[in-house]
Amino acid sequence: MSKSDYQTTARALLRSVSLRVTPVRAVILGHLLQFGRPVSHADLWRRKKIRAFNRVTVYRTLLTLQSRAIVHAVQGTDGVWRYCAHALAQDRCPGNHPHFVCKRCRRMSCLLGQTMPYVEVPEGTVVEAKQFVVYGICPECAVSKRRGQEIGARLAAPTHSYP
Amino acid sequence: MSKSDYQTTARALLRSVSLRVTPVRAVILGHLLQFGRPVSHADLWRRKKIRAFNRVTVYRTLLTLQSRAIVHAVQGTDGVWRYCAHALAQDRCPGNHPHFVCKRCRRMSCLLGQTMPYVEVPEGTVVEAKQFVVYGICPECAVSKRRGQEIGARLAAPTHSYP
DNA sequence: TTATAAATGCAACATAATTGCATTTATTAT
DNA sequence: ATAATAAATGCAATTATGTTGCATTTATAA
Repeated sequence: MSKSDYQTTARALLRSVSLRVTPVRAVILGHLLQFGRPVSHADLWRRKKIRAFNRVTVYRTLLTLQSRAIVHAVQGTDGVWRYCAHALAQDRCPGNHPHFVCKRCRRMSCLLGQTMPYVEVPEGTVVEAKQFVVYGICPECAVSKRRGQEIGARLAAPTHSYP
Repeated sequence: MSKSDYQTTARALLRSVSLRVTPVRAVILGHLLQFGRPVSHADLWRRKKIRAFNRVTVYRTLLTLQSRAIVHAVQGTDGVWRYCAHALAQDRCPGNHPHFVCKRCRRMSCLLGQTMPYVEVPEGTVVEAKQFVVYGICPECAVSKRRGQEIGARLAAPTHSYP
């Protein structure tokens, strides 16, 4: 899929949720679609096309896209929000699955094909959302020798984890 | 249990992991034990006894306590770390369970009696930790009329969640 | 009791994200 | 078409959370 294809899809997607098709929105949504995985504001900001806009506008645009359920947000174990684009959410948000964050490359990926686990909550509790983040080393980084600043050194719970 | 009892327990706990029993450590650990649930740096900072120390020292002390596995850290859906004290972790960290965050009172509680769900990861992935946070309204806030700034309004994933 | 190591404080910095307000741009009504 | 209205964007400043480097203090051990 070419860059202009992503733009076309982005524009169609914006129209489908009756959002004005403005340059910022088309560009940001296009990039999100191209990434195809949850990416942070910082990831987006690295792109020249996106840095052309105001930083605040980028944040606000991401909020707008979320409000129309064509983008969902998940946090990594570094506390940073990542955004993922998808077609209009139906009954259940497509982001309704566990996510994995690599402590080396900081990339987040979706753990597809599995739903959010059921969880027992005390009587009277209203559950609105669940966030399940798995933290570790992705297959690529596990075999690579490259090393840098790792994230989430502070993440102590649970120690001695397992898949 | 009285305040001084928590102090006593805190001191004993510090000694048990061969950490020097300093004022900051005893006070912070004592407060964590008293809270009995995961609390943020901000929660601790509200206490006069703790504000007597340096902010950085508080952060560093929390790291020290984590390093000896007598405190574990979990993030809420607001990206803020919360710390919970417990006896020395054995094989598996006592924080190895899902947590709940109330969007009204911002309190985090442990969802005890259930372990971290198993999750499928791609071949070659190294899993080091898992973080499962449930977001919603706690039983107390659900019946109360009081309303304030809610957290996690940005949390869009997954929409239409369920326990 | 000095040498050494650990712990604390202070100032400055980093990053992520938000707020208020002015300005621009697009849509709607006339 | 044009004015009135609403939405979108930009800019500056601010907040919140957390970290780093370095000097100073305090505790432990030789």
